[in-house]
Amino acid sequence: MTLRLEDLVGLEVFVDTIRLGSISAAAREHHLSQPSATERLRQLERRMGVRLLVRGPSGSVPTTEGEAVAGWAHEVLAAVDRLASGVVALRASGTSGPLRIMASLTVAEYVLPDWLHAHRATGGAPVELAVGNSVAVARAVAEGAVQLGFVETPRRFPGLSTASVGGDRLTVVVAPGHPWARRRRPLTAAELAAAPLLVREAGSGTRDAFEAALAEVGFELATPLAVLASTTTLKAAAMAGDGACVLSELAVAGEIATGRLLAVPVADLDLRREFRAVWSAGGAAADVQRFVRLARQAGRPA
Amino acid sequence: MTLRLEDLVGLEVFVDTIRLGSISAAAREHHLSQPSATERLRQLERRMGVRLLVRGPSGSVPTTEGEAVAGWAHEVLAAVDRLASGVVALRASGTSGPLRIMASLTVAEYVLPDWLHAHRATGGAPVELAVGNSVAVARAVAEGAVQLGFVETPRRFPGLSTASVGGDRLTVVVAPGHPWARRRRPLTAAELAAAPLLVREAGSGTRDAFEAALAEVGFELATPLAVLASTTTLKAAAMAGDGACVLSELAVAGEIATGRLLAVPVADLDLRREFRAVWSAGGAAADVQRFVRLARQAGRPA
DNA sequence: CAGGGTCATCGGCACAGCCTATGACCTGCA
DNA sequence: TGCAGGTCATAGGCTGTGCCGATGACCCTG
Repeated sequence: MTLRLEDLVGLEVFVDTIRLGSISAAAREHHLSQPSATERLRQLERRMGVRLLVRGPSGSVPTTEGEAVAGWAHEVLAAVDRLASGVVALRASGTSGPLRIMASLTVAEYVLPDWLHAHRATGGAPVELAVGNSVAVARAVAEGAVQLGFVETPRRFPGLSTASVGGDRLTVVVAPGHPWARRRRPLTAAELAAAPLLVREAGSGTRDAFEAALAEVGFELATPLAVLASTTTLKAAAMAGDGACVLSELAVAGEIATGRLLAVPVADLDLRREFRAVWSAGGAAADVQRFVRLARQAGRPA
Repeated sequence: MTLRLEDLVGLEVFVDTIRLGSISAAAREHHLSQPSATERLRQLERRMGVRLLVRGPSGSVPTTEGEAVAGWAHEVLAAVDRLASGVVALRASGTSGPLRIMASLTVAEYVLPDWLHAHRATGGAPVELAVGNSVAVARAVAEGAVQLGFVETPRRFPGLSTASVGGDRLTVVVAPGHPWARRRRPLTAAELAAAPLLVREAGSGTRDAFEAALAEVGFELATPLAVLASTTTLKAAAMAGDGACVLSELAVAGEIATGRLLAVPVADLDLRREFRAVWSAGGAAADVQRFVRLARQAGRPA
């Protein structure tokens, strides 16, 4: 029996209980009655089979197990926050979206939620977000359907102003057990092109960028080991040891940090990729400028 | 109105619907009736205010917005998985825990869930986990209360065998707006020691390690800017621009990758820290050896 | 010893969410 | 053309979860 997301109602109450020091206070924070909060916590403990809090007449403090759970819970809630930021922006808020943005999928998935969060936190106007590939983004900006776009193509677009807002680097990753994990020398482009890899479907931004980098030095992608539909599926396959795959470093930073995946250096291939903001050359409204500035600031110097 | 965790019931059904191509299939996977699954998805769309799926007579496929949401959802579910792995191990499964492990908090929080996941995935026996600081871990191992421990101290323990299982590096991180973000030269230990920092409470493994590293070169920590109870609180404060803090790179890898936090190099201070497995010198049972091997393998070469 | 804080317990109620049954629609095959 | 097997949507009815309010026990402080 494994723990599902629906068993985790009450996780927010739990971390807030720790933060505030009492169940009652957390209940108030969540617009719940105190008995309800107590009940949620009881449920949580029952489903986990772990005592999380020691309840005293002057508040509640976590057990040591509770502290560990709280740590993991914070990660969950942070992920939920990013999802929520994205969704709020994605929501078709009627037709009155004061700032309409469109972004390519990699940007939307990995960096935009943080920008949106920062934007809202600093009192920015509501944002309406759409998603599409780089070509669609450029067209939407050109047509005025959106005021600001984010693309992951080096290509220039006539009639549009652009600014670099950071970027990423594609990395070759393998599971710790993979032969490449023990290599001493970096891979060459030739080896990489010849190897069967786990890749996204053709047309995906990440795959396009990878093929372009290979083409730059005169190579072509070999027959893939498998073609998978999503970044996450790819990661899972790689971690299961099924093979090597090429993904944005943003997608695998956590896995690399903890050693679930290993990055294999590549010698003679430039896998950096730039993210660019694009807007109508006619001039940018104040809030567009503001958002671009925010994104540029957050984009690491790389 | 922001999205809460309790609104996300149905997120698993959603990603499985995409994976399997139909709502019915996802419903079967989750032991739900098809109408219930449909209802959960409707709820999800209603609460998000976004159309996620296009339903057809031969299955359902995500909209472009749905793909973005699915990406964020995968991150959430991955975090839930790590929490679940940890909790399963934490669960007091009676007294019959075949393999009893105790770990310090940093290890338990950031790397152990992955090891547990790998352990279970490769058919390992059930694990019972306890948490405590390094001293408590060593004592528990020495007393035979647990068979295997993980500590984050360089100290040696008489009568116990140890093995390195990777490690981490403490890093100084600041928000992008912080003065240190614009520095060209690395910080010196003197500067770092003199600056008011955001730190954990005394006794925390991370703070101890930091103070030890400073002491190594003859410095002492200045009066802290604030003392906060948890890693996450610390990160939040740093991201809000309240100041600089010192944390495990494992805790901030994601934030650094996306630019929410910047790592400030430090010149003359060795902030590496080793994680060690410890077990009774009398000899390790087969499953203890197995787990240590797994952890060593997953630990990155650093 | 009162007052303000904690948490636990009980009883009652409402509604959320589940299931079964059915129907509409499309596709593929005979 | 018609049947079979798949999709999803809708309706109706029931169960049980999860909420609240009230109350009580307990502890600390003044």
